[in-house]
Amino acid sequence: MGIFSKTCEYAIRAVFFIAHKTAGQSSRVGIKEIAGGIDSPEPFLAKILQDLSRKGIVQSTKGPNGGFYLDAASLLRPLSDIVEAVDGDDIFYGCGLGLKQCSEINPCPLHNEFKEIRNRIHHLLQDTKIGEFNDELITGILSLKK
Amino acid sequence: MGIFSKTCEYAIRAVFFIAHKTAGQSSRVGIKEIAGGIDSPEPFLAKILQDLSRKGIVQSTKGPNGGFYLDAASLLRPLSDIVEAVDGDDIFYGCGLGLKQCSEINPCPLHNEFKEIRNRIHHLLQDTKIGEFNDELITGILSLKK
DNA sequence: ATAATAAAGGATGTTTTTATCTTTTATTAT
DNA sequence: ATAATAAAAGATAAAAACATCCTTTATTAT
Ligand code: FES
Ligand code: FES
Repeated sequence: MGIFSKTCEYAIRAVFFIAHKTAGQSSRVGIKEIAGGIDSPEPFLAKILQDLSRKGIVQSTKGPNGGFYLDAASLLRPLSDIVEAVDGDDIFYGCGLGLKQCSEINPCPLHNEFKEIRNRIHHLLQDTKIGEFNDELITGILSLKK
Repeated sequence: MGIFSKTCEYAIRAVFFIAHKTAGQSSRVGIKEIAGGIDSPEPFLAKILQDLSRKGIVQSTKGPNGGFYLDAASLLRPLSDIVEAVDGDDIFYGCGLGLKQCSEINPCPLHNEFKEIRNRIHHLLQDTKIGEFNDELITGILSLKK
């Protein structure tokens, strides 16, 4: 297990993939191509995107030439929106040692250091936009698979 | 889910608890008291400590006046030893987006930022010793429960 | 209108994590 | 030696995460 659940890892990679494949042109990309592009189990990813679609984080249309895409507004959203939608906000606010409440007045031993790490993760995800890496993904400098 | 698995959260809290309860005197503390002291399910924690005991991270003796304790060497070990024993080293070396290999030459979009966060977590856990918070835990400034 | 396409929805299955319970073994005190 | 204690070991169970499959609905091209 890493920082995120597997579901969330797939979700982030999939959204990055959709972003760079459909930005600009009004094109769509299908579940098969996405799953192939990010090395994820296709039916499981379908469920994840179905959920993100319901929540308005990605857009989709059915039928021929249908598929997933991102509108201009979606491309500007921060990654934290995806993480919060999938894993919740525990990673941003929860106690690192699992106490029910992270508290300043009765903290766990790692509180001070953890708070900073947590905040750094939070800021990273808030400052990173979904469409931010499109160029590097198109040129292949960055990778979403293997 | 936070940064660590629930098992690992219990493990760290339990080891801190044993440390501050038994440091100095050659006393032992039983599973019941530990579970109560860190708000964890007793039989589950028993399994976790059994595992840590096999791995030499905590010490134990059976029978009357028996229980768990930490020898001088164990008190000086870094928290990273516990995390590695329970959750493995994915959190120290794994890709934040779940790629099979974190790589400098074909990195995921978040690699550069992630690497720093990961390293910070690693250093925190390497620099923090198991016995380091005993005083603050005894005085109650720091908390391991609720 | 009809057939083809692709996501949505719903039901189900598997694996891993989290948790409990019972029996055995080691240690101590009597 | 014997009884009492407390962890170790092993078997089992519940819940959550991860994953698949089948049917339905919306869209498009013919
Ligand atoms: S109390 Fe544990 S991180 Fe704040
Ligand atoms: S490749 Fe993803 S963190 Fe290094």
